[in-house]
Amino acid sequence: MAPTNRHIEFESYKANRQAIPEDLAAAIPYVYKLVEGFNIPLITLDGYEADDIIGTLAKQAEAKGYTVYCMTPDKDFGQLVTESIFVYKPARLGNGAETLGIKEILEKWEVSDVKQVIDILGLWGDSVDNIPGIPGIGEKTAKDLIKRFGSMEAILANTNQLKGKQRENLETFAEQGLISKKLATIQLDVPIELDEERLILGQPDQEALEPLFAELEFRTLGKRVFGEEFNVLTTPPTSGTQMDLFGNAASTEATNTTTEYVPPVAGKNVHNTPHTYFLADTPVLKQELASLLSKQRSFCFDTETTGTDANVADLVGLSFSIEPGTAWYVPAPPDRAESMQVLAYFKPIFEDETIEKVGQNTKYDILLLARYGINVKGPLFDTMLAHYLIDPDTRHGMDVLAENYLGYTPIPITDLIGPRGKKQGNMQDVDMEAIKEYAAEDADITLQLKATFEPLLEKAEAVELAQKVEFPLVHVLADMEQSGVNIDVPVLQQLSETLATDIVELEKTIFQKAGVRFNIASPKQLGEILFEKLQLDPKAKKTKTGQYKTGEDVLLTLASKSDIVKDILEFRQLQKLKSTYVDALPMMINPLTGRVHTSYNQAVAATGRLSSTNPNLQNIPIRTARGREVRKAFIPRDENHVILSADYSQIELRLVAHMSDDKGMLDAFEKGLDIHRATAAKVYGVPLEEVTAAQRRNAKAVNFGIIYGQSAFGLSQNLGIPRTEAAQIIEQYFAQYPGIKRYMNETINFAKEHGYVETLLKRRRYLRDINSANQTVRGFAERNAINAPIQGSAADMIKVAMIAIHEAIKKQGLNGKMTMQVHDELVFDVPKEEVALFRALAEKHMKSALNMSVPIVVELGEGRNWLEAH
DNA sequence: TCTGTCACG
DNA sequence: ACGTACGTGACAGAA
Repeated sequence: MAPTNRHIEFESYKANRQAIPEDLAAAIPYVYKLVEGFNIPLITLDGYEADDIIGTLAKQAEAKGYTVYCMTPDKDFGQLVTESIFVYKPARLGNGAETLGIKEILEKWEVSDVKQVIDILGLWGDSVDNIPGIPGIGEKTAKDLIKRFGSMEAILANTNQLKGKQRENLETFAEQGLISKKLATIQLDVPIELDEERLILGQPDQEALEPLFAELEFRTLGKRVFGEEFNVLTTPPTSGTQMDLFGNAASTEATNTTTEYVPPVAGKNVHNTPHTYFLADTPVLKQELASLLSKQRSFCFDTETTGTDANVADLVGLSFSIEPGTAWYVPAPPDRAESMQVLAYFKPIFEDETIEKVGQNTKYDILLLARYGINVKGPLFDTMLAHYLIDPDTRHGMDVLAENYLGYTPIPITDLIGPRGKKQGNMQDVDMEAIKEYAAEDADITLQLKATFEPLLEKAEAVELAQKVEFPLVHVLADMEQSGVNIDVPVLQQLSETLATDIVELEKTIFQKAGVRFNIASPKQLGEILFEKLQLDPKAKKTKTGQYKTGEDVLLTLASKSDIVKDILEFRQLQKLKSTYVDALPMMINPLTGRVHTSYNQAVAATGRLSSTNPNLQNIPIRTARGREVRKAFIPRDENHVILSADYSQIELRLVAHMSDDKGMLDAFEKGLDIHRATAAKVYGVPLEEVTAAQRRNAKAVNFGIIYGQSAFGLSQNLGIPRTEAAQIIEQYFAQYPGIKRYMNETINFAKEHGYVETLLKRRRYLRDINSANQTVRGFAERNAINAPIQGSAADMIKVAMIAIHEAIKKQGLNGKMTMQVHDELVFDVPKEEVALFRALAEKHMKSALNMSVPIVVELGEGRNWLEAH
């Protein structure tokens, strides 16, 4: 690009200009392509900036009698406004769009002539446009000075009328002020001719835009521009006849389809792999298929069902594949008993321990089949989990995997049951031919994904992690979900009533103190009450959408100003408890089992942790007295059972000690010391027994901070201490634990060199931003580099333990169940006579899951509910 | 559908 | 002047 006039006039303009952020730089070519694709006129001229081109064209258009709107958020465009030229400022965040004419500009800038906008900007500067302005002069001073003197030049000629630092600055930086004014001036003499014909908006060019949209994953925009059919597969032509398993014999029915190969076209939704899908809907065919499958060492399967909740959905059909491009679909009748008859053909192969089962999100299929009396056994290969290990930060849905790795766009489910929302169709009612294509394709693609992922898993050194941990864990989680947990509904109902009364009470008090009734749960309304009506903080911070910040940390700093604050915090707490737990949990009880069955997601947390949904059982309250009450509702199966909880003690810090090999920390754990107290003793240089409560609290915060890669700022915020003090504590910490400092440096260097970090079991997390030039972005990646191996190794450890415990329970034929996992805790529902066994079993397998150079401590507890078990 | 808030480890 | 400790999921309100 040629240097612009402005660059020539003010060379430091370019020198001072910060490098364009890399993510923005990467986006610009796409912006050009999109603008072109939409047939939006694009005018560029080497050596001139967009502002100047727009200004020049605006003036020419005005001369021709047009009314002109410059659509821009830039404030410097105010200088262009005339009777017929307006600035149209687009809506942004909380603010609506504005049309600015002469009147508005004069008001906004407090000037008598729009041209004075330039003078103000010259004084004030504009960091967005890299206009330096005059140091020490902000918006207010600039406006005052212009009101008094009228122009930059007049001010500079009369600095004798000013005094102090202001005069000094104006005199010293007079040159810079004049240059700034020049930079702020929009040039109106660009050598360009207005040609109205060239400015007419064209129609979007579908051929140009579709591949772009596909690449950028602009699904919603695609639908808006091209209609709902965008990204939706057109039905392929059908042909072919058959009768046996491979369609060899003749038949009058055209039920099997073979399509010709069509090269993949991203976003075009072309069915693009040669394939033959068969329908196995007669006893003979089903028998033959089952027999064929029974001879395989591995087969791929998928279930079609009426819903996404495996504890509720009904089976609609099954699909199988054993080689790419070939698959069978077996329909299952709506009637459950009849479905079981169909499944009877396949039960032996599913329960054959020697045959590997391949699938996408196999836990779903396993849970579903379990409800039909099939106990899926044997090794698994789950493509979703395989990809989770290959690249945990990305998405693992079958559709995206097929598109990214096979260049193939599968039939979207919406083709069969319509778009999501109110009147979604039922899988049960879909045309057999369509469902066969869809279902068989799923099994076919999944098998192909397996073939693709196997070498990738090897390359990522994750084969063992997959085969020994993630795949076997599927069976464990399926069993846990199926077991579910028992909920004491009356306890929650009682709790709900108490909460309701207290909430009403608090509400009354708050309205009284505020002097108005309002919705306390609305951050918008609450912010207005606190900061406008009550004026609790003149410097209140706002969120990016323009609302006042009302988070807990903000409110706590206001507690001394008005006691309404603590009422609000309490109101929030109770409201949260009531809506998220107390009232929600009973509604999650499965009517068939009378228990709550969470769903563990094995492929969402980038570090390797599990997550829990519907309901989330990993965030049941414990930190506050009222919240803890909820745990009393988590009760054993019956009076003959108890809840047993097994908790890793300080697992992440122990892992830090192990991985860093820091002698001091290893020693503290070796001696069985309270690690936070030991850390405080070291950091403050006092004997263990003289550590104060405050010192221990600070040390504990640092210990946690280390795990997250925090800064002095973060620590000072967290502890409410000055930054310098926080910095000192951290410095002392690293002086006392030099191994940890070294480990952290090594980890970040490893990440910078390899682009990923890994856990003890070689679970990788790629950190694409680790070498970013952007400090904020890189800082984020660096903290991830520190945290991911720690959090992830803890996840590795408990997963290994879970598999071992599950195996032992099965082997010993015990009746107790493992029911919940909360990151460092396992919860069991155990018959009283098995408690001793389970205690020993859990402790043993949790301690020995991984080979560690530091003692691992497991805390066990039992009780009539989850709270008591702690 | 997004945002703010808050529950957990 | 900014941003600032990791990983999650659910709910209410706003858009």
